[in-house]
Amino acid sequence: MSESPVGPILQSRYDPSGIEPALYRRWLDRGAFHVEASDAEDPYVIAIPPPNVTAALHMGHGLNNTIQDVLVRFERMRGRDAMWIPGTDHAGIATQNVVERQLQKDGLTRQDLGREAFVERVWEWVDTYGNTIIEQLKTIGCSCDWERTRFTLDPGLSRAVREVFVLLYEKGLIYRGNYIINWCPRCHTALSNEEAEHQEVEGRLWHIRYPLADDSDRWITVATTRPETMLGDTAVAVNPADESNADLVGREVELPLTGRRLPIVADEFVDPEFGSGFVKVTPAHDPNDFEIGRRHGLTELNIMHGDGTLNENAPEAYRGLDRFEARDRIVADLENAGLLEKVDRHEHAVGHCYRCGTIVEPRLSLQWFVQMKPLAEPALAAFRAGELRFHPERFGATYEHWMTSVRDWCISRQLWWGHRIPVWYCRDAGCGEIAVSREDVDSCPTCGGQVEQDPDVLDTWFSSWLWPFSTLGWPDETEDVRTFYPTSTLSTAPEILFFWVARMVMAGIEFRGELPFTDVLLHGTVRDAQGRRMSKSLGNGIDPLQVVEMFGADAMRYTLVSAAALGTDLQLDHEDLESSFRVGRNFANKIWNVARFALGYLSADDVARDPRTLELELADRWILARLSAATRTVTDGLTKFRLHEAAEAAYHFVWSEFAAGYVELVKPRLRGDRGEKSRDAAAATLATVMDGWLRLLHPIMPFITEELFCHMPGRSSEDSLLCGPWPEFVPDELDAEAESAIEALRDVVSAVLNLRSEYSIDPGRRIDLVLVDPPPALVAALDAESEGLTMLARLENLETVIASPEGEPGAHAVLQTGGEIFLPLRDVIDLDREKQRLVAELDRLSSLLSAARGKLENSGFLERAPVEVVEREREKAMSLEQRYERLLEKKAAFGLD
RNA sequence: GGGGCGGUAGCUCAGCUGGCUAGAGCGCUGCGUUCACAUCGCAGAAGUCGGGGGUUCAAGUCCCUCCCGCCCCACCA
Repeated sequence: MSESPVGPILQSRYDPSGIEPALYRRWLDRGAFHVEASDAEDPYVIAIPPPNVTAALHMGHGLNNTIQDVLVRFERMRGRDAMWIPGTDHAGIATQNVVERQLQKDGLTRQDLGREAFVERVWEWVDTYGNTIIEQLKTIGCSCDWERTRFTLDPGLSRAVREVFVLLYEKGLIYRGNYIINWCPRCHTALSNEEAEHQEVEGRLWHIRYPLADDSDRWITVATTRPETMLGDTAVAVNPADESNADLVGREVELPLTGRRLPIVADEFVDPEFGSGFVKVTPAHDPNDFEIGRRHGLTELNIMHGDGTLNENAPEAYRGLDRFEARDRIVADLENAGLLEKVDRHEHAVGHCYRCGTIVEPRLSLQWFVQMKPLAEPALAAFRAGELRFHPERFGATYEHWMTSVRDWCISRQLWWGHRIPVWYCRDAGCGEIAVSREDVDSCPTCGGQVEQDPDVLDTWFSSWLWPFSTLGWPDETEDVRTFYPTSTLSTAPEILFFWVARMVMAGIEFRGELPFTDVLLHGTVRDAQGRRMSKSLGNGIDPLQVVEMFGADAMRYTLVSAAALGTDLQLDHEDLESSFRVGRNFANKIWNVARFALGYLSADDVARDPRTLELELADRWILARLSAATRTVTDGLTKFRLHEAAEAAYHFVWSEFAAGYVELVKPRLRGDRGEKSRDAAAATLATVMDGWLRLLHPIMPFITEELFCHMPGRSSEDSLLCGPWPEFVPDELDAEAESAIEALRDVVSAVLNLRSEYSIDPGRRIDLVLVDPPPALVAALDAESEGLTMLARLENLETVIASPEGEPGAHAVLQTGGEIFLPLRDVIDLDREKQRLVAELDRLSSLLSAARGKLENSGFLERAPVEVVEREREKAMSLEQRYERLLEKKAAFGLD
């Protein structure tokens, strides 16, 4: 595509809609985001948290990816080889669910299609819709290295998954066994502990009588929150220290509704103080009971099908009933039999499937597990050694807690969409070989007989935890892996700290011997105006694409970054996008217009010249110094992941100091009112400072800054600030003299405008100003900028005197930066009004003054506070005192006592 | 049950290691449009920094305690 010449920028309203897509295309055409390993000397790498392939961009993505883009662009401008690797996650359950729902519309199930056809169908879906979110990321400006886009089910990543499975198996860290796992009866699969979300639920505690087998007049009472599981009871337990019930141990009860006999066993687990002191033991449906069962060699009786209906192990009357129907039926039957002693209300936390919200069923099941302790130990050690840093820091504690109490990870899923478990079983029961292999296995390696692959797939996170290196070609020792691993920063939402972040650390250390990243940035949650999480079901989400369309990507990015202070949530109003994103939109418009103004006065020479080689005036020195200060603040903020501070500093500099301050001051000079030399200095300064803040803002607002950068005379669309350089902070460029002079000048302007407003002086009217006893900084400013003052304060005459004119009616103000101003306005000054003003101001000063004096009279303060602090306090007191005295004189002089 | 976070202007929030007269944006009030921008400008009002106690020369900031929200983790049935 041909580079279009840069056109004029005429419109006073910034319209990003044409600019942003064109620029993005230009960047892509230049391959500006691609980094070759061979060229990367100082890589800065971010691996994107791969969004689910089913996902459409929401504000959470908008925020997270803006943050990453800001960091990547910043480091790219700083001269590093910044590489941001993008991609998507196959999201086992979520994606399978989407396609199953689609089938459902045609009245079909995945079983109707069969495994192979179903998986093919999912691939079709992925091929059609899977790129959606990738394209959306481009719209918001993400500078990912798209040539490296990966998918967790790509052949390469699949190979990594297999490699890891085999390695862990060979190391004895992967095992298969029958344990209680969290089962989702809707998704028909096992879940990990992390995938079961616990929510407080108001439930019931049913107290049920189990009669003694040999004495039906006696019974013991057990309490349960899940009465239907009684059908799977195989014992009743009591605490061995519970003396009142000691005689019962070894005897039997008859399980109601079934007639089965259950032994009474003694087990430490039972808390004699809770409930009745007896626990029904259901080893196949409760983790504690499972443990008790193993200790006592109890039968493990699974009473449910995968869909949560009761199976053949339940009495006939209940078979086929859903677990909750069965619960109601059983409770009713117990009541009829007179065995229901009482029902209490009971608050408890119940696990829900993180994908579909169904109540999870703890269920005995044959699954594959990863033993986590050996992986967690080095991951914990690395954190404790300070090699892994969280921002905000507090998440370190959360990480530490999880790592120390981590349980084994159930990795098999009874799904069809995902990485197939690389395990083959020999069909010959006599042989019993289990082959775990990197390559597909066709026949039994031991007996040569037929084999069958494990039907299950792996937890999605079993591929995600390898993301920082599987995306780079591992297990091959590629140049990419060597160059780009470890990555630098990981930015993500706190929700997936355990799912993903913690596991990536473990995998990184285990398989690459090195942490996958050094800094983890956990951003806040995007909420609506009422503070609720944004969610599909509440319909309170905001579509980032709509925001981009309405206000532009830059406006959205600026708004998000400035609203997201480190570690805090941010609120946006989905019903009023205009008010939510106004800040960013207005800022973009301000940038556009101040640039439009500047460009109207600049020539290519101005842009090319270094202002420091010219005869600079005070205002020029001032704004250059302020740019340096802003450079320091912005750089600091970005370096410390305090993005909102960087955003705010840049905003303030551009708006208040550059546009409202400098530009207003130099307008006459730019028009040539003070001669060629002065104009040149102003123009060169204007260009340099503008160039500087365009750079400072580029990571946050890449489009508008690039556009304006290319519009600067002497530049074209061939130019770009993508690769910097980033402005460097040079302490010598600060200029205390110029800064205090201009500050004094701005103080005068404010004070005059204040009085004008107080006395409702017609804005068009030019008035006289008398400056009384101006301090040196102000004198310096007046030498250079008296015209500026005259213009900004809208003055007729400006007079400087040593002593205040006596007896003349007018308005007074004492300046904070020293000196006083006097407006001789006999026609509008009302003596009473003036008196009120003076008295109010005197009051204010007097209380400040006595506070300062109080400190200085305090010997403890003088002795213990650092010298600078005391000195500062002294200066403050002196200045307050002077101002106070001056005001008092005014009051006296006017007979205003 | 364990751990964490938050309570600062009407609203949303900054205020990092204690130290200038506690800030910003929005909103509000008043005034203002030839001359980059009304998606603008100027000026202004508005805060017992959740309550109480303590440490300190000095506390929004550190400690204790209480109150009010929120979040995470947890196998007491």
